[in-house]
Amino acid sequence: MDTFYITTPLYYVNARPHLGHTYTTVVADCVSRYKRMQGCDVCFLTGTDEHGQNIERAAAAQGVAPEVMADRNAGAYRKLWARFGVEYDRFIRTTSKSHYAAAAEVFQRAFDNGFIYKGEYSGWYCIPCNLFAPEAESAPDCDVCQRSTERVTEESYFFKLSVFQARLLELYEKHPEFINPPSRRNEVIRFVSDGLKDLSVSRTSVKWGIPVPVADDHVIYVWFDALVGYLSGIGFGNGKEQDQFRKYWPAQVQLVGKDIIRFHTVYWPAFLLAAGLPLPERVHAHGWWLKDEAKMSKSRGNVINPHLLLNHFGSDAVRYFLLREIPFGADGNFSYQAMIQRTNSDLANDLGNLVSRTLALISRNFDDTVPSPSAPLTSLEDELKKHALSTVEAFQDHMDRLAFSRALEAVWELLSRTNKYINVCAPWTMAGDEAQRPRLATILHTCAEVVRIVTVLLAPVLPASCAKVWNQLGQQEALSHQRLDRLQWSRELSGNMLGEIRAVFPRLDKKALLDSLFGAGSGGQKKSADSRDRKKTPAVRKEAPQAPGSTKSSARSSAGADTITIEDFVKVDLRVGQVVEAEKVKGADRLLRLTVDLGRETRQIVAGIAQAYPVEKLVGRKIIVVANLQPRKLRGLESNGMLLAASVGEEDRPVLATFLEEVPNGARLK
RNA sequence: GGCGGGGUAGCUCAGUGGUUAGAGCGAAGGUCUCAUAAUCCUUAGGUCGGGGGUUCGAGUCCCCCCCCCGCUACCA
Repeated sequence: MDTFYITTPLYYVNARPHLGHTYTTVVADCVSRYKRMQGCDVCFLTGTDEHGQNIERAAAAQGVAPEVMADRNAGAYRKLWARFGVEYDRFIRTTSKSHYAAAAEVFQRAFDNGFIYKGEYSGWYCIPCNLFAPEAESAPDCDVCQRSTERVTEESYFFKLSVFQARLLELYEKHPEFINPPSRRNEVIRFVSDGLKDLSVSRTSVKWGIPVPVADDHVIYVWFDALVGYLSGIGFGNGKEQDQFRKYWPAQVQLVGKDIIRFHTVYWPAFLLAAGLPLPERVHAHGWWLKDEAKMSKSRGNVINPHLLLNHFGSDAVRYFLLREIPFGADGNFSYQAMIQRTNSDLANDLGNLVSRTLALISRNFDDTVPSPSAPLTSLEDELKKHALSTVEAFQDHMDRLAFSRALEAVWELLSRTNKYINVCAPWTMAGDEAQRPRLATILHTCAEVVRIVTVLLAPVLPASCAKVWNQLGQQEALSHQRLDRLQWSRELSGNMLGEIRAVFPRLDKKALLDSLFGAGSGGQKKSADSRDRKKTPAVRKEAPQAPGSTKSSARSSAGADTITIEDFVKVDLRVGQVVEAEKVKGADRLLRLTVDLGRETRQIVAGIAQAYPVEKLVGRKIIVVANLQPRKLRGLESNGMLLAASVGEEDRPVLATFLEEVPNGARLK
């Protein structure tokens, strides 16, 4: 029997689960149910990543031990997965004893193989991301999250990532399927091609972690620790379960969000190679769910609470929406409107209603017993049957490629044809006519058979609802034991006594639901409706720090003309500054590091004007500075603002803006 | 700035150079009445981002430009 090992990331327990976690986990659950129904021996692992300075600090801030916080949030994940009907086989916590042993062993193996050495590290470290930033003279912002970094100096063990460049590139080349979707693959290839630096894989400044086996005053780098969870979760490093590990590793699919693709396609395979372990077959990065076209975040206040969704829609409708709404891999926009729309039109109207009308007709005409097809099949039945079988094929083709939305589209095409079939045949006109009874039996059996096939296909996506339909069809054997890969047109329903018929996919009252979600009379749905203007309005830039909704009005006000309002303009804080110091930035042709006196404060600004202005011509000079620009680092140096210059000629030579009269430093321009 | 991916009906998207550019959803009208005010049928007048070019013929190939997204960078 084929084995199939699929993983979600181990979620970091510094926060409660959100829609993004839910998405990955639901996808993994759907795939594992699907593979089980193909007869595979499936292992589905999820879990929590519980170490690191970030947890240490968050726990301290709440006045609790890290263990307490980890327990609390790990519990929150498990509860949510239970509510979503997620059936994982393993839930690994990186604080578990067996994981400690595994992490230490992988580290030891890499060490023994000469891929880990002792050195000293001094650098700028982003605690939330657990990442070092490139070297710089003053604290740069984190590449990943833009938050500020802190100086950390410590003895450290380094992983020789640099020696894996060629092997990784060869891996991507020989196994194009290793990184999905292909656009991510290209990004990773470029990143690796640009060269890899050795990676610090231990910390002495952190206590909350797994001791390094060769030096117990060090703790293993939290990403190294967490990634090993994919191995420890199935028994690696645990004598009793070695056979489980050998059975399931390497994984067939590792699902990740696009933000952690690098850890999983660069560091992770390198760690495995260093430890002499096989590599996973496929890492698949998916996109983010956006709300109102913006990334969900607490600060924006546009986070979707999965529990709220469950309360209003139920687990299957949410599962369906997540899998159907967007192609797997792309970002998607979440809106309650779309959620309601999908639920009503797809689940209630197309699927639920087909089930209802089929069962009701059988119940009424054949006394709750599924009839046998007693009249010869016509071309109508032949076509429908043929289409049903090709749908079974198409569904699996798409599912195997993780193209969930396509797989579901194929099923809905079949549902649509079946609804047409009933209308054309109009079985209700035959009721009570003995002569037409065999024909009626055939029609209703055909409909029921399509319902049976569809129910089996959709079981991985809509497990709870399909189980209900299955019972209503009078089926005895468990739905989850059905084999998708052996799904045939059959007569197995004939003679079945129907179960109690109840609507499985109820229609939602859109207005009432939106009112209860947003409060009566609110414009809750207006927000989601602005996706309509997506192409016409300037997109919300991620650095635009406005609340959702306000972007709309400002965008509108400028629509139709290349003008901005005075309100837009006053957002820009222009100040008179005076250059106090200027020096060339090492290793950069065009950059100068300037110290600028802005009256109340002195700032460091990095500007690309070295080729136009020698240092000595700048000191003492008055310039105009954009004072409230987001800080950013250039060549490792933080630049706090931007100076204004005209861009002249083909080569865009900068010419500084200045004043002809005396102006005090710090004066505002308006 | 570099590299990559995109810009097609109100929305989400399909569209191997070739007849009047398609689907689903939404909207409008109609039909049926078995069914969850569901089904089914009809209706979309879209400069296929803009401009050149190749071709008998281009959404589909080439060039230029604009805009969006991602990665990346020595960004006025």
